Amino acid sequence: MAWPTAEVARMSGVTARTLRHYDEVGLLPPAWIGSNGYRYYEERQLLRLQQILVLRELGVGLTEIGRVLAEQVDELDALRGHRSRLLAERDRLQGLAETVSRTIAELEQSRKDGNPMTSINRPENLFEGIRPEMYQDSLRDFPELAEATEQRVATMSEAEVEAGQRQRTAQMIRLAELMAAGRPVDADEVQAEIDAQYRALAEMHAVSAEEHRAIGRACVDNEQWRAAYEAIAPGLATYQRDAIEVYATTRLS
Amino acid sequence: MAWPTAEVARMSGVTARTLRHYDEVGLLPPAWIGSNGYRYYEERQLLRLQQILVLRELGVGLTEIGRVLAEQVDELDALRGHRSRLLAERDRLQGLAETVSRTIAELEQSRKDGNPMTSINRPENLFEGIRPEMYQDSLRDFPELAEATEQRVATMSEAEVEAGQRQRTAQMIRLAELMAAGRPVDADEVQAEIDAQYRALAEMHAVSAEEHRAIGRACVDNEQWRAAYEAIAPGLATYQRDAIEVYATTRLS
DNA sequence: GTAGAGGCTGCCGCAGCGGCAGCTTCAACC
DNA sequence: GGTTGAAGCTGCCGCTGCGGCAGCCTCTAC
Repeated sequence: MAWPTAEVARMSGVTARTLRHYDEVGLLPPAWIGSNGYRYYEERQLLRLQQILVLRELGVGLTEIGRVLAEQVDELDALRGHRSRLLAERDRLQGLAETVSRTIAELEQSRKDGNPMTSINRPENLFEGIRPEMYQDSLRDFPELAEATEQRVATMSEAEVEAGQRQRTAQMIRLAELMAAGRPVDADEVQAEIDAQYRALAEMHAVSAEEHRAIGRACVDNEQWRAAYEAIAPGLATYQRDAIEVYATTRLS
Repeated sequence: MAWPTAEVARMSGVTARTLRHYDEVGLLPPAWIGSNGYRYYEERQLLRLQQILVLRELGVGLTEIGRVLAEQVDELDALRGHRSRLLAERDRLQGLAETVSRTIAELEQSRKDGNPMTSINRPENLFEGIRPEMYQDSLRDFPELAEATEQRVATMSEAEVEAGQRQRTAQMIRLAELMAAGRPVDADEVQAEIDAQYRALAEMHAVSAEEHRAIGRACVDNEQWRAAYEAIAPGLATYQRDAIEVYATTRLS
């Protein structure tokens, strides 16, 4: 069974032009070409096209798609991978929708209050779910910890990774609220937050008191981390460092 | 509170270059520009940026985004709209993932059987969830019905529309299976399928026996419809038409 | 005062097609 | 066997949405 270009176009929803393009760049050569130059596709090509379109949905570039499909030995494995990435993307959109929901709630609140913007300075969370990386990058300052988290991340689905990032951001915001409320770094609530952070860390890799202090200092010294903290609230980076200092001294000695 | 470019870039995850670009094209002018030419953004701009990014996620072009944001009077309404579109997109991805799941299942089946492709010739459903329109377009041959469905569609969420399309495709496939199994068009199972189709139609707009026959003939005569049926299985278009003929004669007279 | 981060304005380039033009080919009907 | 309409083909040009320079300015901060 073989189909000409227009037929494939109708079945798949792409244009004939696109199919020609995919042939041009070598991404999807037809099964065979007639003596008249016509392109004919068979089932294998349709399957490949489906995979291409799925990857394209995910924003993968055509050349990248080519490499992925070339490397992949087992079609079933590849499809399973695509499916899980689709679901992860779905979850990401879900998270985005939640962020928008929060913005809506805030806007409704401030409309009721009458004052234009009630939020303590946290524009950062307007964008939750849009930024990725950030953490992995900066973690290089702590090699063993970086390795441990990397291994951990490898076992998690993308959705779980995203969820973890949201949790960390939420923690930072709670800390910012405590700081804004004027709580000293040795206040119980603050130390409880730090404790939660520490437990999350220790779960992946043992962390000594001294290491924990080093991480605290990195909140201020590391470019990216400090920037992330300061963007949420000015002074948050040092606040976090000092809170960790107290925690390490009083509870990890 | 005002932020310079880099700060906004870090908060939102876009690059400074992008922000400059959005200014250039008039999509997101900064709140004000310093005497030194520096761009400064305030909360309103951040909110707008969030909306821009959400729409961009949905594949809307920048100029289109500009128009949408310009027309929108109430920010809250707009945000609610974005959220629902995000959720619809999420559902679409879900549907896509399901399509991939089906392909996986089929492939696993054929791998067990040992024969390379066991599916009755139905490449069409490889792409479910990727194609839109098709039906609306061809329905123009039946003006009142077209209008009725149009009104109906307007009251449904995008997810519901998608679901409807999937259902119709599923119906077509069931019919193809009955045909492949050699059932005559007046067999009970076949007539039951047609009955389900008829009820779905009649729910939107009264359909007389003669009109129903006309729709049946359109399955063969209308370019797009016939193509859609034939792509699933050769002969399906006439099979459907004949089944409708029988149905109209025996049950609608 | 000088170092380093961050700004700015051009300008070039690239991916992923859309949309032609100009010509051939196919299938079907008369 | 001639015509007609849909579908093919091969260029080639253009657009969008930035990335990535270069070249130069400016703002803290020590």
